[in-house]
Amino acid sequence: MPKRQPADRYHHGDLRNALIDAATALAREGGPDAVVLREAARRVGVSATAAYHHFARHEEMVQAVKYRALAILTEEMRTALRDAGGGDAGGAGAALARLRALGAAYFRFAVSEPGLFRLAFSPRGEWPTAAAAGPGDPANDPFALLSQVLDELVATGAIPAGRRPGLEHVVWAAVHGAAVLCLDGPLARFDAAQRAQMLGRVLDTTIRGL
Amino acid sequence: MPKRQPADRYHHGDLRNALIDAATALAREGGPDAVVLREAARRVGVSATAAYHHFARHEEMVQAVKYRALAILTEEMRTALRDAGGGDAGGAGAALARLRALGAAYFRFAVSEPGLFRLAFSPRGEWPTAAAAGPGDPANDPFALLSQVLDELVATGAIPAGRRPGLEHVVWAAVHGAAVLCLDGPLARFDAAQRAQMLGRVLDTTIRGL
DNA sequence: TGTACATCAGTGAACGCGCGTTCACTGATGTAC
DNA sequence: TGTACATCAGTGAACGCGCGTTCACTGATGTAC
Repeated sequence: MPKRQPADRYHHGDLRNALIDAATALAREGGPDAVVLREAARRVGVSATAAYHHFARHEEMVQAVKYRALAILTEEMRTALRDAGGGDAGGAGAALARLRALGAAYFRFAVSEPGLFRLAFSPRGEWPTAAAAGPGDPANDPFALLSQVLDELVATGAIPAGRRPGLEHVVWAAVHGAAVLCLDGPLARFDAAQRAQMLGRVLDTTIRGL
Repeated sequence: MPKRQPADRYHHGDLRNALIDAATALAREGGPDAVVLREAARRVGVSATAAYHHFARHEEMVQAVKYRALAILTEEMRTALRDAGGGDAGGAGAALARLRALGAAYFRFAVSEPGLFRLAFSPRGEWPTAAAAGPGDPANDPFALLSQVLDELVATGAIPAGRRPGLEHVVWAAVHGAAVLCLDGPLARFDAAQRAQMLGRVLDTTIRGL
């Protein structure tokens, strides 16, 4: 792994990552449209041209930031899952608690990092490998974690096995919709308490429906 | 209501609406970022400057298109509701059918008009009057229709009255999330059949959870 | 261990583009008398 | 019914901006002999 070099060197040493860092900060501050190649280069202290040694086109940089946003989201979900009670311990109750923790972490990310969240779900760029067909790369695919917890719920008998297929889409849709409505939709003026209440109701109803 | 005039007149006659029409077409084709004032003027056959007699700023035009998108969505939902069995006739079963029809119409709009749908739920512009506080203007607030059908479900006893509060947010979130995931998320590669199946599961689970 | 040289990773200047917006202006409309 | 005039709704030219991208170039690096 290349070391980060002092900024006054002619050769940066890790420019690609530095640019993605800066571009991620831009997305954080202003969402997808704020990921501007020239500004990212400016922030790193490098000419815009230099970026073209690391990205063939602007969109490649956007794509890289999208992946990074998904990786951050996934990491936060993974942490929440760990905090919510380790591995396979506990019965249906513990598994349900893990599911709630997962949903809460997802929602929290959306609300606290709206810029990154919007980019992750903007039409710009592609999603990592065929998540639609099943779990993808676990490093940046929040999907895989959800599948895993739902499998636990089936194993503990909390969910009839016949109802399992496609369930990650159902749960994901509910939580994702809640997040989007609170971010850019009609519920954008909700305060933290109202948001928490709404997420609670969404999770209650969805879990009851499983 | 001012009549649309022949295009070769010096005074257009209904330029504001013509510009919104053109801008709506742009949003339809390319989403929020495609709503470009100069291009809308060009399409109407008028100088860009002329638009400034009808919109103080570009964002006002975007806002107008956003409202129009919501109005179209609402109208399609209203139609679906009407087709699904008129007014208050029927018991809980009929009311449930209406709820499903509403969700399906919403989903169909998202998939068939992704550009307008994205604009309606983009961070640009504001939503019509305080929808968060309850039903807003019924003309462009899909929310009001949903509330109405849920009230029916409570009236027919299909939903315990104690569970009614906040329920429109829950249902809306589920359907909205399903739409967004299929549009810009990991499920963007779903074909029509897969999308329909997913929406079905989302509605099944949500209704079971009510 | 030195040295020639290919390659890699930067530079500054410039291009073309399309945008939102402003300016000074003019043609058309409608109203008061 | 005419006419003067204020107001409304257009016009074309231009500005400044920031963007993505390309060009010809140079400094630094590393490898073959």
